[in-house]
Amino acid sequence: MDKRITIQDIANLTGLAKSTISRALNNDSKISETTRALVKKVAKDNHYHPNLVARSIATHQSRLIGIIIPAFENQFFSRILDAIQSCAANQHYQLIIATTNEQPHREIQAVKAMRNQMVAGIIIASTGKIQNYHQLIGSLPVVFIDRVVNARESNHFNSILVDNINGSYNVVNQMLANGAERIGVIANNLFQKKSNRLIGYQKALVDHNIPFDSDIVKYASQDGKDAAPLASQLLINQACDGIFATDNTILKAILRQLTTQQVANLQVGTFDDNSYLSLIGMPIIANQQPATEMGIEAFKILSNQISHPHQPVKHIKLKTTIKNYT
Amino acid sequence: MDKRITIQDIANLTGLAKSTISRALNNDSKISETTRALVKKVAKDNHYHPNLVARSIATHQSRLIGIIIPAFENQFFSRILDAIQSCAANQHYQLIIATTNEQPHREIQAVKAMRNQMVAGIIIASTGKIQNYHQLIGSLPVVFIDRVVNARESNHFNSILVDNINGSYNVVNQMLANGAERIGVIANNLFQKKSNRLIGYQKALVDHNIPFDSDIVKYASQDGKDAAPLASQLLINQACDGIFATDNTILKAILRQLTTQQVANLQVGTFDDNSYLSLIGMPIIANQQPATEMGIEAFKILSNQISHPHQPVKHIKLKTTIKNYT
DNA sequence: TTGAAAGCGCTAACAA
DNA sequence: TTGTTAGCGCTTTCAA
Repeated sequence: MDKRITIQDIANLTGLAKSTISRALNNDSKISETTRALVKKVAKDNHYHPNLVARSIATHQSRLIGIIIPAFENQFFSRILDAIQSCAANQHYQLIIATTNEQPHREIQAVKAMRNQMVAGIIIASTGKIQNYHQLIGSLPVVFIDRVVNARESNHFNSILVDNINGSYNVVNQMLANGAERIGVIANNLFQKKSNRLIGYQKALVDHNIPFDSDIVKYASQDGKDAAPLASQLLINQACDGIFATDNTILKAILRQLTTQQVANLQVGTFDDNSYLSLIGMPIIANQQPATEMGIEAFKILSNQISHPHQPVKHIKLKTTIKNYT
Repeated sequence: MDKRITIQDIANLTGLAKSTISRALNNDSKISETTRALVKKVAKDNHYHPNLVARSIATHQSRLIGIIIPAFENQFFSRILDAIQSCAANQHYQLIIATTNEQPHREIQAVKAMRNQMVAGIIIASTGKIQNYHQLIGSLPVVFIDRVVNARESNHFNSILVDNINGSYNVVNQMLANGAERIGVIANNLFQKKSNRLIGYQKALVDHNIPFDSDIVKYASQDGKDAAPLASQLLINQACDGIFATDNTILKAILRQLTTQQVANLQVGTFDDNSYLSLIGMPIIANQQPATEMGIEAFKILSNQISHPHQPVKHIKLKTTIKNYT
């Protein structure tokens, strides 16, 4: 039960050669049906399971896919992971997953570790702060999700992004249509994609002939800790009748602030959807990100590139959908 | 940049033997400081990175740890994963993670795949429906978290569990102390641990001299889809003034029901904490599970067992803490 | 302190 | 169709 049986053991058991066993087990074409059946039976009876590490060293391939995300405790990425895992399991890929906590050095370390483990490819939600990804990746198949690599290299790598401009435009647009006239923003300025969300905000203002006022665009730190007082400022000092949060963490801070500070007729909009929003009992306009679709697409592109190395680079941009909570 | 450099290349470069390179790089004791320095410099200059797969096949060891959970989209397990990942990264372990969606056959498949990948050990939140885990695991180090293996084998494997009886007791106890007199339950009857949560409920009733009424203990399906109408029944037909949810999914369904059905002075209690509860604006008594601690402990026990194989089996039971949301 | 050689479990030419 | 042999990149005896 404990000592693993090898291909050699089966060879001894059957009197055949190692290579014959290997071929029979791998459904190689040139092998007689009888020996194939015999080998498979003996293998099964003796609980043989191939040592994937040995196979990997022999073939220079692996059924291992690396995934790098900021953190597990983030519903958006959780949903992406669930989607990828389903696809991967179907095709007998296993997943090596690492997190960065938005720290570039951990991202680099993770990529290196995965390469050393001979993964077949990597899916990365980058911190966006790596200078020379080409050098890090070499010719390893890779798909960037949600975050772009960096401005210089983004064209050279597969990517699956969300249309941030359009998404935030739609949210703000609806807030304005609902009657909001002065919409403040609390943004996270760490990532470039966040500025795209600001662009969408501005576009919506333009379409409604509302002048842009930089005084009501506030920047919160990444963990959203300081978003609450900023929300308070927007509501009291700036008399905003709407607040747009560029991500989940910020929204949560704003909502927490609003539990202590009631405001009538306030429009709340947010990028990022979250299932608990239906329980808040407050009207919120949210952007549902196609997380599952992103995961599926990422896996599809990656596995395709693994089997056919010289694919042209693919850039996919997915649309969000508006969801109204009441 | 692309062709990986091997230990043999460094041997050629320096004129030393392969084995010497290996020893120098692995800080073997019997090697002169000068050659060690030389080898390391050449290795670094040429961007040498060890092929972990080759090392693994040679040493019959690996720095890979397997983790099996029900799903990624579950805050409790997300927090456990984040904790494990931090510990693992510190000790240069990589994580292979698989999900089961509560399907036993996927759990079995995952364990087998991980064994074939020569993981050093596995951390498992089991579906709890595997008959013969001993056969599946062999002598591989393993730690079960949150869920017990099965009644028969649970003593033979390391486990880190939450004190479900005590936790639910505390919640219900507080609900009663707050004045509730008829507390209905919506439980998930799939897992044994859930029944422990019912036991805690009953213990609290006993302590308050309240007779147990099986009519107000309802069972919801695993996805919680039917919990909403059950909640409605408890409130209307059964005139409950309190509802206790045995898990997160069920709580969410109840809360959703309560948004359409206002009830004055209702006590709501739940196992499982969730950060959004502070935003609901409803008094809720929750049980905070020590997810981070569980992750840290699980990793600690596992890595200890990996380096010292013949440890006695450990069973850890962690306490939850009550959190009042308003 | 270093080198030579064997071997981990598997696959893949090349022969037979 | 099957067997023989070499080799993947590394570690690890055993010699020198």
